[in-house]
Amino acid sequence: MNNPAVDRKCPHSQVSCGDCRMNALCLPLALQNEEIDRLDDIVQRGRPFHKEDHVYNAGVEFKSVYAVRSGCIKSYYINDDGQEQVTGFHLPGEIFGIDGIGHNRYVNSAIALETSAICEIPFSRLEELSVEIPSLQRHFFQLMSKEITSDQQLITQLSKNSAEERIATLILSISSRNARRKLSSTQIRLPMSRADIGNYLGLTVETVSRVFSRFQKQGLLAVDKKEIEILDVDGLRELSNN
Amino acid sequence: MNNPAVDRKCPHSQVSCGDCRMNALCLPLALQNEEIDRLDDIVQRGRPFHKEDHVYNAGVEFKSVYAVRSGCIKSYYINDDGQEQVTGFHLPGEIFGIDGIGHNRYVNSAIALETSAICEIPFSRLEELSVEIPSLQRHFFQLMSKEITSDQQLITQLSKNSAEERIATLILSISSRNARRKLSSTQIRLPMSRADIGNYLGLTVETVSRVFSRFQKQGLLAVDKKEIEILDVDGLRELSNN
DNA sequence: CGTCAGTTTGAGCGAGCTCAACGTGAGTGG
DNA sequence: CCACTCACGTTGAGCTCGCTCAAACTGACG
Repeated sequence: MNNPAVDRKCPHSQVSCGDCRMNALCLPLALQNEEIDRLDDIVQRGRPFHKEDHVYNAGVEFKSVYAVRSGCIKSYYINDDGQEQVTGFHLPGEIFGIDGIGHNRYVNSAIALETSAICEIPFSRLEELSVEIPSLQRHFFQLMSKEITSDQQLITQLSKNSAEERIATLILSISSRNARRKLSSTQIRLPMSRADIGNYLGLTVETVSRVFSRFQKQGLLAVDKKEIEILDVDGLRELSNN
Repeated sequence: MNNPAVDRKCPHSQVSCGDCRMNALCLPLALQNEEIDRLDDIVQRGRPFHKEDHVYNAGVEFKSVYAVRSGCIKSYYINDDGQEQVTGFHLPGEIFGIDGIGHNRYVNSAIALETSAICEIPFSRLEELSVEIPSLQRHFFQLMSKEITSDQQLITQLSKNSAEERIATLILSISSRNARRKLSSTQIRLPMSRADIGNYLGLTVETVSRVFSRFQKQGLLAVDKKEIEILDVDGLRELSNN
C-alpha cells in the first residue's frame, strides 16, 4: 500500500472536521454544516507522525494536501548544490503540500519536527468537491494566494532586512499564529532547531544564536532553549517593521 | 468608470484567445475549442499600457487577473519602511495579479516597464467558468502552485547564492522565457533597469553593475546597455547551478 | 559516565554595502 | 543646433554585517 495515511489508519483518532478545534483556521471556513460533512468524508486521519517522520518526499506523485492538527511540520527541499533549503514551518490549523499541484509532484519534502497529527485531503476529491461547492473553490484559491504573498514577504525579508529584523519577524509571526489558536502570544515554544531557523531565514546557526543572546541582553526576550518569552513586544515589533 | 481595461477599450485590438500567439503559454492550455471561445468571451482587451502606466495599484479591490500579450510588467509593493520591493517581472504569455485573490485586494502594484498589451480576465467570471470547466480550474490551481514554487526558488537564491549566482540565474531565466516564445535565447533585451534587477535580487545597483562588467570581462556576456548577448551559456549555467 | 547533536561564544575575514565621483545619452528649451 | 538637465549606469575606496573556522558548553540518551 502506498498511501501513507491509510498505512497509518488508527481507529482511535476519529475526530471530524466539525468537531476539530482547528476548523476555524483550516479548510471548512465559510462552509455550511452539510458541506463540512461532505468535506469530512474525504479527509483521512491517520496515526500521528513522530519526530523525523516524513509526510511526503520531494519528487513523489502529488495526491493530497495536508492540514496540521497538532505538532509542527517543516517543508524543505534539497537544491542542486545538495544543500537543504527550508521553505516553511506549518503549525496547527495550517495547510501544506500545495506546492505539489503545479507539477503533479511534491517539490518540497515535509517532515515532522515533533509528534504531529495530520489530516490528509486527497486533492482529486477536493477538486471535485470544489466544483460542487464554489465557496470551497474560492477558499482554496485564497489559501494559495496567501501562500504566495507570504512567500513574497519572506523574499522582502531576505533581500532587505538584517539578521535581527528577520528573527524578530519570525518570532512575532509564531507568536501571532499562537494567538490565533488561543495560545499565549508571549510564552512560545519554538519547535524547530536554531539550524532550521537559520536555514529558513538565510542565516547561519551562529548568527541566529548570537541574535537570540543579544535580544536577551537587551531585555526583549527571555530565552531558555526552545522556550522563549517575549518581554517587550513593542521593541520587537519596532525592529521587525510590522 | 473605474475599470481600467474598459476605459482603455480600443476597437483595433481585437485578437481572440484562439488566434493569440501566446495561447500555448497562457490560460487556455488543455482546453477544447469550444471552451476557448467561452474563455475568450470573458477576456477583455484594451488599448496598450505605456511605460510607467499602472495596470493596478496595491490596495485596490481585486477584480481581475491579467495576461501579458506583449511588453513587460513589473510587480512591486511598498513595504512598511516605505521601500519598494520588486516581486516579479512578467513577460508575454505570463499571468499576473493572482496575489490579489487572497485578500480581495491587490497586494502588489503592477506597472508597465515599456509599452505593453494586456488581457484582463475578470476573476468572478473565471471562477464561474472554472466550475463548469474542471480542466480550467486545474490549470489555474497549477498556475498558482507554480508561482509558489518559483517564489520559493527566489527565496533560495536570496538566502544561499552570491550576487554572481543570482544574476546568472536571472539572465538564464529570461533567456529560457524568450526561448518559450520562439525568440533568441542568446540575444536578450532586459526591459528592466539595473535598479529593478538589484531590487528584485536583493542587491544594490552598484553590485549589479559590477557583476555585469565582470561577466563581460570573463567573456560570459556582451553587454550593451539593456541589450545583452550570452556568449557562454555553459559558463553561466555553471555559475547559476541550473 | 561517555557520546553526540545542538547551541553558544570568540576571533578574524570578505562579499557586498555605502558614499562619492564621473560618464552617458535622451529629452528640453533657448 | 547647442547647452543644460536629469535619470541611469559605471567605477573606485573604505567599511560593516554576517560568514567561516574553532573551541567550549549543555543536556539527552545509551
